[in-house]
Parts: sequence; C-alpha cells; structure tokens
Amino acid sequence: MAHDERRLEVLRAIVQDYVSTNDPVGSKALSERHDLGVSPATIRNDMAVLEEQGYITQPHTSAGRVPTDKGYRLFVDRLSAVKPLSVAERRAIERFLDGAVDLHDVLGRTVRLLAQLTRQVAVVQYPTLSRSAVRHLEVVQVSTARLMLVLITDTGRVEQRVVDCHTEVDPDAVPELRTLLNSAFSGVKLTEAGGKVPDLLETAPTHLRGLVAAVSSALLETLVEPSEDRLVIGGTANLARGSALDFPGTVRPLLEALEEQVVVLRLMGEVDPSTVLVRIGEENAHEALTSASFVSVGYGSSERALGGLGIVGPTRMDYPGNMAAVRAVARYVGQLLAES
Amino acid sequence: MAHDERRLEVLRAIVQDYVSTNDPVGSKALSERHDLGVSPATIRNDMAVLEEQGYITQPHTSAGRVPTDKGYRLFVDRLSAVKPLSVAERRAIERFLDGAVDLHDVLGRTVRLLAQLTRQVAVVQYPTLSRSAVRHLEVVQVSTARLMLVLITDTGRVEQRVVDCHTEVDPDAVPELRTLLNSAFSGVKLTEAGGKVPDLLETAPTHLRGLVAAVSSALLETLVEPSEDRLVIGGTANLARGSALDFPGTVRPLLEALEEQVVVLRLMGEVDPSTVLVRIGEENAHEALTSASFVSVGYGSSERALGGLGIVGPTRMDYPGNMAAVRAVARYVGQLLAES
DNA sequence: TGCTGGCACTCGCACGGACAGAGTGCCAAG
DNA sequence: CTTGGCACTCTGTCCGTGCGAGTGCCAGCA
Repeated sequence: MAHDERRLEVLRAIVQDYVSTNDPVGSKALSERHDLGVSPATIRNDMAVLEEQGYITQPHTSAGRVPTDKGYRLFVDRLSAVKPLSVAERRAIERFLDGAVDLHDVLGRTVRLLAQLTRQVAVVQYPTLSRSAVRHLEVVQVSTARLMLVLITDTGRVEQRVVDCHTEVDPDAVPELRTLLNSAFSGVKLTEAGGKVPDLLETAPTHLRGLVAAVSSALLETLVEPSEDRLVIGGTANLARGSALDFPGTVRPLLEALEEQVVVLRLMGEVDPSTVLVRIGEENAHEALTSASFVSVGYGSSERALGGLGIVGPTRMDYPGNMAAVRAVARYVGQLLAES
Repeated sequence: MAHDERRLEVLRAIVQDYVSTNDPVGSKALSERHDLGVSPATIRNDMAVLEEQGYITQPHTSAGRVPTDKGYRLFVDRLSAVKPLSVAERRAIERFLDGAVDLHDVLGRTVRLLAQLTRQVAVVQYPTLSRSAVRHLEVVQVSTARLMLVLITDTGRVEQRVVDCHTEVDPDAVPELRTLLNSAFSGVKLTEAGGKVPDLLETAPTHLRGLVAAVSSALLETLVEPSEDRLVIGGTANLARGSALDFPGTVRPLLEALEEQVVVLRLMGEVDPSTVLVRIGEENAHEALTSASFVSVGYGSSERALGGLGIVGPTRMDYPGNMAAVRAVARYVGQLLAES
C-alpha cells in the first residue's frame, strides 16, 4: 500500500533530519527538505499516525517530532541501507592500524580510530581468554617462594600472575616445571585446560607435584576472574559534545557505567563477527544506558570470534554510518590479528 | 607583623570557604563563619589589599571574592597543614589494595581507590621501563619468520613485542637464543641494555647473530617508544559533577588531554616519592589544563621512583586532603610493589 | 595608626508579562 | 485521500523591575 510506504518514508526523513540537525522536525521543514510529493498537511496526518504507533513523539505541544527508541529501531531494521565507507575512511583505517607493534598497540589504535571515525565513545575488548588457546607458558621465579606465571595466548595476549607456593622453590625445578607445563598445555584451548590438570598431576614427577598444582590452579583462576576480560575505552571526550542536548542531566552515570567495565562486557557478551548488533536506548538493560545506543560487532575470523568492539553514543546518532564504521574496523582488526 | 598575618588568615579562610561552598565569599559571611576577631569592614580592607596583590579576585562587582591561582599557590605553600587521613580512609586503602593478583590489578585498584578517595580524576603511571631492570626475557616463535619477545621487569611489568626476522627461524634455535639473551640481560637495567648489545653480538655463535640483532633492536625500541609509558586513568565521571561551575564551558578539552596520555606523562615526568607536587591552573603548561590542578607524587622506594600517580581536578579543590590521599596511596603502592 | 559603623552605589539575578514564532489538530472543500 | 486555511497552544526570548549581596569610602573613635 502506497499509504504505509509513504509513512515509513516520513519516518526515515524524520530520523535523518533529526540526527543531522538535532532539532525536533516539523511538517513544514520536512516537506521542504525532502521530496515527498505531498503537502505539509498530509505529512501531519502521517505524523499523527506514527505518533500513535509509538515511532515518534513530541517533546511538547508546539514542537516538532522526535523519533522514539521504537522509531530508531524500525529505522535501523528496515529503513537504512548500509552506508559504504568513503575512500578517505578506508584509507584512515589502514593508515591508523598498520605499524602496530603488539596487541596492546593494535587495540589502542583501534579504539582511537573508532572514536575518531564515529565521533562517539569507542570500546574494544581484548581477545577473550576463554576463546583462546595457550601458545606458551613461562615460569619465572620472583622470590624464594613465589613464581610468576606468564601466559601467552595464540591471540597475542599476555597475562601474568604471581603464584605464592608457600614453600621454598628450588630454582632448578623451574625449567623442568616450564617444560612440563608447556608440553601439557601448549596448543590447548583455555576452556579445556581444566580437564588436563588431573592427568598432568598424575604423570608429573613427585617432587614437582606441589608446584604443578599451585601453578595450574593459578592458571585456571585467571580464566575465572571477572577481570580476565579487559577493555579499552576511548573518545569519552565525545560525550561532552552535545551533552545537554543528548543526555538528560549529565553524562555522569554513563561515564560511571563505562568505567564499570563489567557493564560493557555484559553488553559485549553475545557479539558475532557476521552481524552488527544495535541496542537502542531502553533496549539496554543497564539504567545508565537507557538514553544511549550501543553498536557492536565481533572481530576475528568467521569461525571464531576473538572479542568484540563497538561504540556508545546518544540514541540520536548516525546509525548507518556508525554501523559501517564499526563493521569495517572489526574486519580489519580481525585480519590483523589473524596474521600474527 | 600582626597585620600581614591576619591578611593571610583571611586568605586561608577565603580558600577554605570557597572550596567547601563553591560560592564567592563576602566579608560578612567570612566574619560570621570564622573567628577573625575583627569586623567585616576591616576584612574588606584586607581583601582589597589581597586583591591588589593578585591573590583573590571578584567575578563581578557585587560578588564576593574567589581565590586566584596565585592565591591557591600561597595557600598550598604556606597556609595548609597536611591533613592526616581518617582511620576509615586508611582502612579503605588497605582493603582496596590487598588481594591484588598482578601489576595490572594493583594499578587498576589504585586508580579506582584514588578516584574514590579524592572524588577527582585519578591517574596512575605504570612503572617506567627506563627505571626498571630485566628480570627475564622470553622468546616464543609465532610463525616461521616471526618471534614474540616478552620482557618481564623486576617491577612486575610484562611487555610484549613481535619481531619480524625476515628469514625463516629454526625452531631449535629459539631455546638457545633464550638462554643467550637471559644470561646477557638478566638483572641489567634497561637503560644500560644498549651497552651490552655489541658485546653480545660478538660472543654469540654465528648462526644466532642475525636473530640476536633483530631481537635486541626490538628490545631497545620498546624503550624508546613513547607508548612505553603506560597510564591508567579512572574517575573521569567525577569531572561531570560540578562541571559548569568548575570548568569554563565544557570538560571536553580536559578529557581530550587526558586521553592524549602524552600530556599527562609529561606532567608526571619529574615525580619524586618524597615530595607531593602541586600544579595549579596556569602553572600547567598545557592549555586544556589551565583551569585544572594536578597533584602528583612518585611511588616506589625512596632510592628509586618506579613511576608516578596523582589526581586532576578543578583548581577549586581540597588541596590538603587530596595531597594527603595521594601521598598515602603512593606509599602503600610503593610498599606493595617492593614486596613482589 | 588602625579599627569600626554607616551609607551610597553597583551589579547580577530572579520574577513576571508581553510577544513572536513554530507547529499542531481539525475541518471543509476539492 | 489530499489540501489549504484557521484557530490554538506552547516555548523561548526580551525587557523592565525589585531585591539582595557585597563593595568602597568616609568620618569618628581608641
């Protein structure tokens, strides 16, 4: 029905205008800026229907309309085409990310890049340990009774942990221990490392059993720790841009939520490299995020998501552009990490 | 002279009142809240002098006075006694920091703790590599032609770096290389590592020379990289508290400067564990910080500063309290890291 | 010489009314 | 189903007023 179609067209126009101007959009302005082929009066009728259906709302009686969360949702799902990145943007991605020397560096650059491309807050997750495998384990004696265990994963992540053995450690046992651990765990997925432990304990020479037990449990703890999943955040300055307009009151709760990394990690939980996930306003479970949108995607190869990255911004954001940017960056990062 | 003394007393009272109330303070309010023993009229005369000398200023003609940067400076230098921490605060420090499992964890907790204690933005620097020594070097083969070099310092810091050798690497050479590197560099200060390289190259077996060269230069690069000095930042949400009152316009430039870690690192450059450094407003070279104050101190043993930590906040801050908090936390962190 | 009370003066700010502008809803006609 | 017209309802802004806080100055007093 041409009827419904035009109504959707009106919604699209409202979203586009509102995102770019930040002013509630009225029927007259709409008919001028877009070629809808009908008069403002007709648009008003459509708007009344859209409002009744909950897609738009007016801040006060004599203002224009503003999209609701539901309106943005419809826009994202049905009205927006993926906006291809400009050449300059593609260039920027390469220029920014090439030349990174290690994982920390890659992710640091990624977060700055994303923040710059989207002008929003960017969030990048370290490759999750639970989806990584052991590349190498290193044991270094720190003091007579303490060892430092260094875990290097196949994703290039390096985790350290001090293990207190409660008893004096013979320095000569350390290389032995190292060899033993590596032969047992090298190439093993971290999620499966637990299963190897009993076996390892059995086959280990008696004088090493105590050490192996201590170190293994430290290794497994590393996995369980909520802190195991690290996050890099950047571009928070972008929150201070249109704050008064975009966020009710202050950006404070949002900043707090971002620092409370757990909150973001939970959002990041279900990422997948093949689809860009968009959570709009109230769709975010966390209260501080109810006036924000979260656009995320997984990075890594298609078989295996290493982690996620995304952006956080006001619900009034350029969804097509941001989705494209997030996806493009994730792809590039995925390639980059696959190489190393 | 009793004269000058009272004038200073007036300045102290102004600073204290202004910090706690955030309102320009007038002569009448001052005489009521403080026991200066003179009438408002007299205080007015003193204030006129203080203003002439540049210690205070009035936002507009019928408002009270507000301290200038110079006024805060005098206050910090001569008028403030070190405020001892409350028992609760001491407790909080211990409770917060004990139980940290590794360096990353310690610094993460530290930054949260500082932010919470001072209600300002907290900044903690990783132990600088240039002041650390090598505890262990680990070499792991990543692909046929690439190695990952992992540096573990005596401060518990772990740095990684991928080294491209441009030529196929014999897996059997890796353990050899590892032993060689460790015997050469273990215990050596990173600043002195460069000097060891020529010697090492000479004594190394011929078939390893190429590898040693590649790895050594990567090691030295790690030192030079500006990114070598990492920073943890927390409590940025505190900036959004009284923003409009404390910072002209927005907090945006400040947030940008904080993300631009170099800026903060430069400020942190001259830290020293024995004295708390306070930079007030315009004293900060960087433009974005001219309406902010920076309170910092080094942590580590008295002989050796490992790094610095501090807070950033509006010039209108509780200097004695914040200085005490920063110093106490630095001491505790210093002890903690000395142990490991 | 220094302190004090008194007084006139200056501003910023909050309050309230008037006004213009934007936008709507409804209705009757095409 | 669309359109032009019209009355209505808001909000944001501008202006004038009054109030209160705070100052600077001056003359008197110890």
